[in-house]
Amino acid sequence: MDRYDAQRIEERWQRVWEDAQAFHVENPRPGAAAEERHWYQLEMWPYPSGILHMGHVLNYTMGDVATHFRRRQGWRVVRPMGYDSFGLPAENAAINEGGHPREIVERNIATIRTQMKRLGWAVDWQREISSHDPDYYRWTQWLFLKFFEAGLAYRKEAPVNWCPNDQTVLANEQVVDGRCERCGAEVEARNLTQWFFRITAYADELRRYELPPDGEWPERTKTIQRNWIGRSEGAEILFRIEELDLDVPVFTTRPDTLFGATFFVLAPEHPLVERLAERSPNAGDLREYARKAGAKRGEERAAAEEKTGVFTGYFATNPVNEARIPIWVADYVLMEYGTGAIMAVPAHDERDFAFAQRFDLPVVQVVAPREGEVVEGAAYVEHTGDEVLVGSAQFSGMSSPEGKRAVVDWLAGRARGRDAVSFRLRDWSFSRQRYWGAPIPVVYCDDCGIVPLPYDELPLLLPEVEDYRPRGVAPLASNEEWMRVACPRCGGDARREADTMDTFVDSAWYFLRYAEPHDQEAPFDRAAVDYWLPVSQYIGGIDHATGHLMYSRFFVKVLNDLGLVGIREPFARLFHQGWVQQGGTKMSKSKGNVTGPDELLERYGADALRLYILFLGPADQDMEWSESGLEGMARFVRRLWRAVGEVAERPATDAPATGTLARKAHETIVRVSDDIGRRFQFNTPIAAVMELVNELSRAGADDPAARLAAETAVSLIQPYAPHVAEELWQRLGHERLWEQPWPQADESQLERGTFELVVQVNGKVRDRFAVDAGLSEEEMVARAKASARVQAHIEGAQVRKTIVVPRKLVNLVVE
RNA sequence: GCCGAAGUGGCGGAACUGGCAGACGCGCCGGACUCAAAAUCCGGUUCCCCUCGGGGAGUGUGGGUUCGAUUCCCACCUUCGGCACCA
Repeated sequence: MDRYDAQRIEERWQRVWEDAQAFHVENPRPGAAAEERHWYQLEMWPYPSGILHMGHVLNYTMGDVATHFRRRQGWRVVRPMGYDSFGLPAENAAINEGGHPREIVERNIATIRTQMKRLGWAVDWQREISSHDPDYYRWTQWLFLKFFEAGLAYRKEAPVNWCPNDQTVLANEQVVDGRCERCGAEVEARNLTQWFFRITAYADELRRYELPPDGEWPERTKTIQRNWIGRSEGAEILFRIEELDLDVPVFTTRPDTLFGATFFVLAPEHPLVERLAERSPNAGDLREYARKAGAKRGEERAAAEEKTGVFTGYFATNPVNEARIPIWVADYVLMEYGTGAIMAVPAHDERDFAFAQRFDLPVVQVVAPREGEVVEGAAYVEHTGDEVLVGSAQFSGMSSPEGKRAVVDWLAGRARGRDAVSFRLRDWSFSRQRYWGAPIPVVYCDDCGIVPLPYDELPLLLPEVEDYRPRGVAPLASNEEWMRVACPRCGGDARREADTMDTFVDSAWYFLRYAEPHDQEAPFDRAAVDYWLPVSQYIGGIDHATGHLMYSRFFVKVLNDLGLVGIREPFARLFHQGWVQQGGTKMSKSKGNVTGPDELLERYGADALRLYILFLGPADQDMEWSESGLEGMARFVRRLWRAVGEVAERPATDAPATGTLARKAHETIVRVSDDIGRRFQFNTPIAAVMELVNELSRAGADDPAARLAAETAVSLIQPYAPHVAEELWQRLGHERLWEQPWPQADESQLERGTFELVVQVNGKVRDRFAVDAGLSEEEMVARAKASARVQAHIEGAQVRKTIVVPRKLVNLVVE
């Protein structure tokens, strides 16, 4: 038997698959009956800001196992691949390396493609796409225009997150602990005019999951998304400012405490503040306070030790009791949430209470515990839910929930209030003052305002610029020739939008493009999308829970409402792989702690590496990368090679494959199929096949079931180690294992003639021995009591109770 | 503070529905082969006690349910993740 040579074998089969286009799958022809079961396997596409590391190896190998497994179970499986090549990650990499982003990403893509092929991943290479390709971003722009027409993309001035290092605006989702997700710089607040997607219009829907019947999302991901969206039910109530003849709405979740409102607070950014300042004796202080507060980010404000604020000199009238309460401006009220104005009820809100204490404002309790009484003096009363209203005129005596309802109804009858829901989610800011992204296809015309480009002018190509590095203004603005344009509507002078789109716009729809990736007529082919989507199994990091995964869901819901797709959710089943860590932190290029696969591929081969990364632990848990076990996995591959090779060198016989080795083979089929298929567990199947190979080695190649065991082991390990499996399969006299049906266990072979009877005394195992499988419960007890070891523990005692688990154990309970 | 996940040998982990804790692998120890080494193969490897038959303890801690708990319930500790001046 020749020596196992991973390099030679892997190179050979990769060429075979390439020549056969083994993993290419055609879309069904229009009108063809779609009887076949089909499956869309997808892992999140990589950023080509660098090349592959062990985290990628884990992710895509997992997808690969799932792909082979489904394919061989008779499913029509599409498994595409592409590159998230536009945007900040790629551009920053280019800046670091000092080249043009296009050159850098295209070089990285070429390397990644080579690495992916070297790892033997079963990808349909005819569906390869890149988001920086005009063939792709043309359609990103097309989708923007659709959103714009629908009023779902708009421009507004708003306080936004500014990264001083990357010199660009960031979405809320890209700010982590007050820092830029990409570079770690502390984010500042700036008031800028930016483009937004109206994702808040879908806030309620995004909290619901309209998954297909076989769909399944991890609960923790849904929880993260629901937390991010946030949702509070309450009421909007109008307070009147007589002096200005103006009604100001507030949002509250506690309309039952309306009688306890003792003051009123506006956020510093509230438009009304300037109007009040105009006629206020306190104008100087007011403007100064509002200006300072507006420059602080929410977190800075929250970190403040003591509440701050300024009295405006005005009063608002409480609609329920005509009380006139002072209007303050304070930065603990946020403009972005609710209406940017609140009624302050210090007795029943901790923050209002702290403010009232600080500025010596009255505290009036209007809700009391059912059994308790009204607390005398100024105090904050914790909300328990089981309370009654007090001092609230006709509402007194009602329970808290009844009070809420009754107060809102009363206000609604006088057009002073209504039910309202508030979300934490903000609209998605997606314009970036950066070069490397899809240009936003609009122009600004003095006469016509914002004018979208006509569809037939797409793609609006990203122009070349002298210097693409970020400097606070969009680099595209420096290309004057490109910026100057005739208005598509009136033909007059106009200027282009110089900002580009965020990377996450590109990735919010790429899974649709894969269905018909080279369509020149449309972003995606409706029939192909209807066939393949939603993605059957999506695999990627949980770090995208509030970003990419939410944006993609939003896009699909909008496209559905526009009649462009039939689905309401993009991803039916979602799985998060754990992080491959090095030195205790997630392996990533930006952290500089990466180990790449190239050297390991050379030393151990793709099969050993693929097996090892999945054997390291449960795929959904974080794992510390360590090379120490890889040699052991290479050992296993050689053991497989030898054990199966010895069988292959013998002529096949007609002798029936029976006995313990045959049963082990069938048991292994059951275990592996169940682990991958039902449990989506990838480490234990490897252990199961190891056991089978160990048993085959022990039994020897002349065991009557040796050939069955060898073929089964090779067939079951194929999704993990496709090259060596294919080679051995051929040596066993067969062909094209990648197309062979997944093995089926023979039920009759699983039957055991005996089983191991476990005997416990008082729940402790005292003996175990093989007995006939057909034993009745009485016989099992008799055999148990007959055991000398058991006797030693029940002698002289009385058996008070006997528990029998058929075909498993007997437990004797004694005094 | 609120919400969620996880704690098992020296290490990664297994034990799916309450029924043999530690599968499989790494590492380590011993042996075979060898002039020697590598490779390979065989045996051992949770801890403590032991007269070598075996006995006791043991899945973060403390309780509970049960004939029986890594698994279910309660409280707590630790670690990680999400949210947090969101009215």
